[in-house]
Amino acid sequence: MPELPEVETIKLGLQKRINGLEIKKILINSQKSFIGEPGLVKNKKVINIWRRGKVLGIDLENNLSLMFHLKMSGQLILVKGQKDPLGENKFMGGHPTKDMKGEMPNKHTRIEFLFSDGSNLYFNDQRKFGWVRVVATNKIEEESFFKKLGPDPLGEKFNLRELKDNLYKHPKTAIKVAILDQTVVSGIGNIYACEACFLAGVDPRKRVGELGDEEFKKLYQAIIKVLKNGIKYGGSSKTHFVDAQGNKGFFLDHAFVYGKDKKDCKKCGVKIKKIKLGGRGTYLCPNCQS
DNA sequence: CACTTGACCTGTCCGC
DNA sequence: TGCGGACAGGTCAAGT
Repeated sequence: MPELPEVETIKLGLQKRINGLEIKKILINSQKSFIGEPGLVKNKKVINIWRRGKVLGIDLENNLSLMFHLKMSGQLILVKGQKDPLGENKFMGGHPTKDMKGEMPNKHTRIEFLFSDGSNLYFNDQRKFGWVRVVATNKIEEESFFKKLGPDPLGEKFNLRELKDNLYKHPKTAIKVAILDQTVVSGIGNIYACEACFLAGVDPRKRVGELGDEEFKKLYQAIIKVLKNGIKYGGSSKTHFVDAQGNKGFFLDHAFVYGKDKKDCKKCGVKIKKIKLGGRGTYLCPNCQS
């Protein structure tokens, strides 16, 4: 599920709500979802929450961090305790299946964190691909996982030059497959890759080596724009995604191609086509993207 | 090196 | 209604 905008949306939701709170208890319902020693983070205060690419991090006061990757179906939902200073205890329910009414925990709740104010953070993950791990805060950059990670497209250092250099390492790869590669640029997933190619007017099947300067520039701008738009609409809720308060996101209502198979292109009226590229469903407008 | 397939899991949807 | 197959926001590893 979550790509950069979804993880960012969760981050923003958690930032104001759990910063300064202490983790009082951890319940692990799925062993494989939690990597590390839970006892090490018990009774520790949250001091910072960050995101890089699709990874969310919670820093604790003792130089340890919790790192989350939500993969396809992960959710992080905070249900406030009795105290609710922000008056935002309007839990809408993060239910991935019809038979669930949004009560927490549910049968997909893999990890539960109880905080000092009575709030509960639920890590739900239907498919169990996601994980939480305990890492030393000052060693995160050395993690093999992070070393390989390309620049975050919403980071200050991200620029056209770097994107181009990284893309050029894969001259024969289809451009959409290339921007999905997290070592090229981090945070783009299938939805936003399709949308970025559309906004840039580039056929996703076109090889990196076939792109001209103007196309690289358009793509660079499209990536930033589409991700910012994703955040603006609170992310994409195709099936699972909900933010930290359990609310859905509405980016897909504003999408041009993703999931619009056989519908008319909003720009030119031609039917949107669905193809398979790099093993993933890929949507494009045959007229707008060349 | 590029591309495909399968694996990891659970669930939905569509066609017969 | 049941059953089989394809597919789903992501990443890895292995094989061609």
